[in-house]
Amino acid sequence: MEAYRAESREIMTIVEEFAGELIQQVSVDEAYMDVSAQHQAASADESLERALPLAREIKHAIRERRGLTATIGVATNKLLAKLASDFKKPDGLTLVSESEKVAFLRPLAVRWLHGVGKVTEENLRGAGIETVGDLQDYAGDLRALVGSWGAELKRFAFGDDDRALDLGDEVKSISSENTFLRDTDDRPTLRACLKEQAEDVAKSLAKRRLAAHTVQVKLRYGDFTTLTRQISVEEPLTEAKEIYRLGCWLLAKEKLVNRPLRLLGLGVSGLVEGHINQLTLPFPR
DNA sequence: TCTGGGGTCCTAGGACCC
DNA sequence: TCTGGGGTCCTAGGACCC
Repeated sequence: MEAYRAESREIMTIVEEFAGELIQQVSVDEAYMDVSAQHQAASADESLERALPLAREIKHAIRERRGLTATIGVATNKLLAKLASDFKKPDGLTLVSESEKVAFLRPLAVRWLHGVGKVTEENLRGAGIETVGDLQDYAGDLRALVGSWGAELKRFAFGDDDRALDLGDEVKSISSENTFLRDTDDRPTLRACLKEQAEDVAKSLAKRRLAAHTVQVKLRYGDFTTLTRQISVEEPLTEAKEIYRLGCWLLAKEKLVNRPLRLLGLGVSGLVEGHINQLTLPFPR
């Protein structure tokens, strides 16, 4: 995994060289870049056309310097750019123009849209909606099918997406989990596991100079039943020791380890800027 | 498909307060 | 002592993404 991350950094450096600062890295192998400022033209479609040479240069540079292929989608927003890049996968370069976006989307299955997973796909199918075109034509209220997300989903269906680039790398939670080779309720094993996870989490917090108000444990039993328990504390935590202790407490409180576990996880959220272990005032004499 | 790991966001229910 | 109604916070679970 570390090798992947290292390669990822190399490639992102190349991308930055060409695209500038406005880059949102989504995962090890995916990023959005906003190059609209460098390619302004009279119409949106013209601007997109102007960005094509840059996309080719980036692909070329990655191949030359890293020996890898890259797939790029060019469009006016994140939703369409992602769809465009998914459209032709190894070594692709696809442009979805503003004038053709609605027609481009029509034949696609709803599952292609960002945010539509298995459950939402089924819900939509129940209302006779299978393709993005069906979604465009649907006259009913989507909120009945997908809740508060209805309005945004409708906009997605027409290729409209105003989600901004998320440039900050602020995280909301940090966690670590392990699936056991064999389900276990052996206390020493579980304690050792939790302890290691607490150290991972604390290390990750320290790296980002963060502290956490909330500790959460996650358990999965042999039948895949999964549950979580969390506790919030007033004084933000940074130490592995404290995170471990609260994790143990959460497990013990309801005697959750009443049968063998398949998975055990430990995480923190409610993150705030970490304070560097300050001394408590007044100083003792 | 008998299911890995690390995340984000949304929803619903309950506790608590006024 | 029981009762309303509304707001906020916390917790737990689930859908989804990469």
